[in-house]
Amino acid sequence: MSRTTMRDVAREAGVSIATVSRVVNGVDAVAESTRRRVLEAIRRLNYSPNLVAKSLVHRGTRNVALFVPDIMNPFFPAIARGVADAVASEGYTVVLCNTDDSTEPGPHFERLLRGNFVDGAILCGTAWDAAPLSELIPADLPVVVMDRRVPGLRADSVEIDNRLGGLMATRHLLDVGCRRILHLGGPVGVSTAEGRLAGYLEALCSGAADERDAAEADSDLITRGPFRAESGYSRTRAALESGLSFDGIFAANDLLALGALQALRQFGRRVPEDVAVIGFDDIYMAALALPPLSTVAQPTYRLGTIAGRMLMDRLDRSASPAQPPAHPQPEPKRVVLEPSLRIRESTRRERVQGSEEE
Amino acid sequence: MSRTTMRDVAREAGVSIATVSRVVNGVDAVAESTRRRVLEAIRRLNYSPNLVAKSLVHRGTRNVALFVPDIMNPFFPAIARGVADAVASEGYTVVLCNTDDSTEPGPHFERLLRGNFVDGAILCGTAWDAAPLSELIPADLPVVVMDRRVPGLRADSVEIDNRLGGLMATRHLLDVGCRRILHLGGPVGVSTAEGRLAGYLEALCSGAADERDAAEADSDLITRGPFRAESGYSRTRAALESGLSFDGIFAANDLLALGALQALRQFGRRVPEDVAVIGFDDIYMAALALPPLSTVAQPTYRLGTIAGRMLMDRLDRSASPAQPPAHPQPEPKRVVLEPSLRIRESTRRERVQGSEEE
DNA sequence: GGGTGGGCTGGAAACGTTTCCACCCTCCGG
DNA sequence: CCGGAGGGTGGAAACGTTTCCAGCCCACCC
Repeated sequence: MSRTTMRDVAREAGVSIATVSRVVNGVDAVAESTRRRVLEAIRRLNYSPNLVAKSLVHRGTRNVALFVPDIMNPFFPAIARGVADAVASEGYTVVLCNTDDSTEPGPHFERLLRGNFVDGAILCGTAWDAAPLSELIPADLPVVVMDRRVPGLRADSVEIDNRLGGLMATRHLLDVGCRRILHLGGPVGVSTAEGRLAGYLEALCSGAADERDAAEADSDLITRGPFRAESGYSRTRAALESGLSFDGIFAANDLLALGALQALRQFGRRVPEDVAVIGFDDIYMAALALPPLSTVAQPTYRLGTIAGRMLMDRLDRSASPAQPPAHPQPEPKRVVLEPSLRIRESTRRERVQGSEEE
Repeated sequence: MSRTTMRDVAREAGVSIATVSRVVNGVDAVAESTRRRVLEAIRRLNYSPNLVAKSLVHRGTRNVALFVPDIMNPFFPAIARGVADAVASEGYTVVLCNTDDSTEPGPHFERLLRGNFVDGAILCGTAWDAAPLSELIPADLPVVVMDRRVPGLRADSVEIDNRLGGLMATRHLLDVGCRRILHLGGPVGVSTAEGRLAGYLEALCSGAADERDAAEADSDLITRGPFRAESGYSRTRAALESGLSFDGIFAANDLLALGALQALRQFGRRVPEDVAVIGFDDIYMAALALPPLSTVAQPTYRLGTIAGRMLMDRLDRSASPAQPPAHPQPEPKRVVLEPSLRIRESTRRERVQGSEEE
């Protein structure tokens, strides 16, 4: 029933447990003849070491936790993969947890982080407050926050410049001649959504100042809601039904944009001729949509690998014997990546200046 | 540095370690006054139990491993989520591993399964042989195989009836009037791909027997390759360039079908008028494609929950004290789900002939 | 008033490793 | 011939829990 243990191997090979351990880990010197004997016994008994026991001694499982709102959301798999690849190179594996946009860290969180089951954690897109979080996270447990920010939490972070992304997207729409741009925004209070909206507003204001015909910043043109396709669909539909006029859509993520495309199609609006549409994220299916969706690309996979690497760095450091003089924990690092414009058919128009509209 | 342990709590509360353990786990009787004292000490010291140590004693971490080829492939996130939800209800968490279609279980596999780091495992879409697998998997470690089959491996399995799915898809194309159906098949030797092809062939043969004009089963119409969008694109393109004539495409998965749509569009073939297209899996973006893609739906999330539940059942059983008389391990279970047709625009045509059926 | 039994509690042995320490050789230099 | 160095090895104490077992105390019953 019980699996074979070091003690069994030791007995079989006629040596002590300590020696078996030395052979298995390749540390210290052990005579070649004994080594062979032990190896042979291991093979015969089909032994492999118990990592749980090992972890207990070493005070470190080689696991890291990754929290995402929902792995089914197409934005996260690439991140998960990036994290997994980055940490795998150091022998770590990923424990995945879906948080479902819960407002508080659940029992899973507590179990994993406080129970010493993981050596570190990556929080991606979680909507938790800094206060309960810093109380819950053990002091010696490195954490990396990505995507959304958690203001006040002392932890490394990786994100993209959402404001810049929003600016780029909106400028692009202005460049292709849009004058009334509907913004399908994300949830209120979420840092990514706020940043993108800020960029949108900034583009409109600075646009008004320069030589082109003033684009309108109309509060009717701004909607907020969850980052989901259905929400994009229903909000666009509502806009169309209400007779609101617009010739461009900047959606705060691709799912919203895809929903918008569906609504526009249903109402017979041509994209990009009648309405140009741009999304955010560059999820896989953006390129496959019809028309292929222009979008602000986030290097999701790379975001994941960077977060993974940051975590590995912390872990290396905390494992190292000599501590740097004063600060046991160096300052939190913050990495901000630049998004990039990926222009596809959904905004590909003749540059028309002051031509027919709607 | 070191986190607070039971010993600390015991000292603080002036009781023995054993008593603290009893309070924490709520077993045995402990006097209300001591209980309160211990609880108070726990709160003061901000203690939480070390799960690694607990696991060592109990011989069970509450973790299960999930192996998928690539979480970035849109087919798998829903499965992962299903598994996670199913096992979460029993307090288990999921350790995720990407196998990248490797031909052999890698070091991760060995580390996790043999190192007692997980109590069970789910193998999804892995292309490993039964022989090395059964050698590697500890006898007391329950495993569930899903999606692809691993012939010869003694383990529970969940899958859908791929042959039936292929049959349904092909029959549907025949029903809407297709006579020369291109099959974009999956890799040779993979059970899912083989099943779908078998269904395709079966539909064509039985179709030839009945009253409608004979549909042609032409070996030129059958291609095989990886389950990827690019492959669907290039194979369809090649078919179009070679002048092969066809009026329908049955793709062995949705990614292939999406690639095919792209190629058809590029060559100016209208879908569904010139070529009707049907895929397999019903991934999220199938509905968002243009035209929305008809497909054979697999209940992926449900597949995941079922696999998770099967694993939980095995774990409950192996944890239960009394063993049923003879067989310590009951026979492997096999669940086969039926796929269902999801008809969208990509095959919506006038019924050319007079056939009127469901 | 001496069992008897039950509620509470503590000691200590597990669980399967790693690693410190001590020991025994053998071999070498003086 | 002796001292010491150092390679090879084993014993045993950790790591932080659970749980068995034994013991204490007190109330209760004959």
